[in-house]
Amino acid sequence: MVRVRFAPSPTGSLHIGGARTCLFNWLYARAKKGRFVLRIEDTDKLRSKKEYLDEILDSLNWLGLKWDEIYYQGQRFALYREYAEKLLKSGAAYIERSEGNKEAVIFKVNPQKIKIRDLIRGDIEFEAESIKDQVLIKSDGTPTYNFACVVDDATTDITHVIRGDDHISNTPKQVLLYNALGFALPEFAHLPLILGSEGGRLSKRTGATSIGDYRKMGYLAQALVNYLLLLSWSPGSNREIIGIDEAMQIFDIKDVNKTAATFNLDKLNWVNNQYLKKENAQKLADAVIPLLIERQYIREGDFDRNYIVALLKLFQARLARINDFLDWADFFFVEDVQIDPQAQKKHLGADLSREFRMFINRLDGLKEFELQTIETSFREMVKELGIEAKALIHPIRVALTGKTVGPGLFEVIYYLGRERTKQRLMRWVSST
RNA sequence: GACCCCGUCGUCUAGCCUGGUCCAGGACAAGAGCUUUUCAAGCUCUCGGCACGGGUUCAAAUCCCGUCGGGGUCACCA
Repeated sequence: MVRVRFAPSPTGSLHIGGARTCLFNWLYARAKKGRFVLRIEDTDKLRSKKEYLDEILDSLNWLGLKWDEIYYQGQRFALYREYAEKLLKSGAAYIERSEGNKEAVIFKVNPQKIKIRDLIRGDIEFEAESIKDQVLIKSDGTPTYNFACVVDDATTDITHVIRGDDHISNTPKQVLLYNALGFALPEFAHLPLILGSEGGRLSKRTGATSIGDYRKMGYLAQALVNYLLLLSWSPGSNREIIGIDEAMQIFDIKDVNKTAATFNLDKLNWVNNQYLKKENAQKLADAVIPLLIERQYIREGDFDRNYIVALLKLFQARLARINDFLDWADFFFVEDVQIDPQAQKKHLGADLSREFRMFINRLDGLKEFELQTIETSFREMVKELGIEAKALIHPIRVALTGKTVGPGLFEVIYYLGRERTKQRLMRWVSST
């Protein structure tokens, strides 16, 4: 049975690169009907933090990457000790004393050729001469990464080690340990790295944001997963939008490419929009309501949920992120609407008092304040005035929303309501 | 620097293994247009690439070699 693992260290939050590595492991386990193991590499007691652990677990759950088993290296020190003793006994390792009478266990590296087989890259050869003797157990008693990694992978029966490219040079060191310990080698697969916008590792500057931050910015988990799927893997047949359930059916580690991919926010935004427009507005409301409260656009326990759902439907198709709704739909929640100066100059420069007043009168005269009656009334009016509809539509939109972009004008008027529409138009009507 | 990996439009990719169907297909971005109402949605179109040089071959994005370019690793961090 296939057994794979993802091994984050709780010294920071989960980032794009880690999430992708985890996703591919998870996918491979599901595709092969195997098991997905999570291993927490918390041997560095100083840098490991409970908050990070919680955040990583939380992000993984949010992405839908559930693990079948979980191990903590911090609880397995006795095991590493045991295997270190074994190597000491067989003469493969030796003890080095440092000042303070502290002891470290060091693995002797003998010159030889080390060939590793990689499922993605084929065979890679290394010369052991370029590898120094390896510390197994540090003088503080904790195991080193490479040693703990090998002991854990072997003793938890990991069949496929799928990890980032940056571990390629660790692999020969680990192979040496597998051999010395008498463990069978797993299959290796090294995923290409995800690069930042300016080349090189993803960093804060170049777009490395934690998964939790993407969540806060209003990205959907399925969209983020879908985007990650598109980096270094492709479902084929020119498809861009694919869900994790479907990917699970056709994913194979052999199909992953070798080339590093650059993270591109524009495309993530596009993918997110694809999901957003199909998402149930009720669910979007669940996400957006707390944000509206936080921004004091609505008060907790005192708002009309159906109204918010209706507004969401108006904007849904245009949103790149859920949070864009807050800025784009602000005029529905705020009375003192900020008018974009450019928009004002362009559409409200001329005096439209007469037209606005006429429209206000017409709105007052409507027995039924409905989408259809509003539009009909407006169209009749411009016809009577002998002007183009857009000559008035744009100024009215700016007066009502402060923006030149937004949903259709009649929807805006309908959901703003008769009174608020009149008030906002009145501001542009001169008293003389 | 040493060792290792990689190199198809600006970006993500299909094609490469099993050479001809590829004067290289799709997506994002950009530009243009359409949408009796905007665009940040939708539709249509345009721009743009096999890193370079040598082979092998009737034929190369696909195979081989070299160059150049990018990235990774060289810790008692993981």
